[in-house]
Amino acid sequence: MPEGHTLHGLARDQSQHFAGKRVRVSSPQGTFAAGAALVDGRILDVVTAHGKHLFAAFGELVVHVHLGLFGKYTAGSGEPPEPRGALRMRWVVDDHWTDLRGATACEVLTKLEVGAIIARLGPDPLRPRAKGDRAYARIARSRAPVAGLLMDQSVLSGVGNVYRAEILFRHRIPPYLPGRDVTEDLWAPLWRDLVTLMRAGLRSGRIITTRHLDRDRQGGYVRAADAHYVYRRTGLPCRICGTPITMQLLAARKLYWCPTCQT
DNA sequence: GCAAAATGTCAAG
DNA sequence: TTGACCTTTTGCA
Repeated sequence: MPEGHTLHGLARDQSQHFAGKRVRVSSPQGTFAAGAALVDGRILDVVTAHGKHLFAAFGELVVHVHLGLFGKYTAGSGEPPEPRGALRMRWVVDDHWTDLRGATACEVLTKLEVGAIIARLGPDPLRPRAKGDRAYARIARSRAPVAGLLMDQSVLSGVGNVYRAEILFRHRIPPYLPGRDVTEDLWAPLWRDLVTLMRAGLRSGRIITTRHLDRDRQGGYVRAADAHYVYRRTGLPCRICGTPITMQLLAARKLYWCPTCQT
């Protein structure tokens, strides 16, 4: 269940354990068998993430993975476990393995095709030197609610349902504010905050947006119930003003906000 | 045993 | 705007 920080973490970890090695690639479930055969036994160069997309380069061929809503990797050292369930793709090297299940996309592409995917993505707060200006240009031109624009991967990439709800709360922005009414003074700190929050998420592997963020950064334990301001807190009191948190569907996704703080 | 939910995207109408 | 799709886990009979 991934937002951008999850994918960047996977790229980092998979590069660490598999890059520079000949990887045995298989598809016990079978639906990726043809693709697996194309790269099986090749040397992995590197794994990179752009937004919520993962790219594993084996020379000119690239395994593209998008986890979607349900996709999940498991991984470990030593001998891989007996394949269970719908195991789409398995990587094995001498001392490590990783398994992929439930992904929306798992396919072999050329570098040209990868370039086309990346070209369609807005700036990713987790990529070095990413510029939020390009995202703002799109937002400032749109009548659509800012909450929807933040989830549009062609506007900016990597932000999902948790980060969008939390970032809007942290900046006290009403979710239905039209993009064109988002001022530059509103946008600049929001983008900087996204970079900060998502980097923290990459480090700890979880999304923490409340004042407990500092404790998490110092290695302290933060309860799941304390990690968010509004996400999945429908009916619970706002941590700032006590008003019950509201939930409404927007484009078939659950949108959470505080009707008092975010006006 | 079965329904519902979960940090997502695409295409049809 | 709606439905389809990917899979596992959780909660309630």
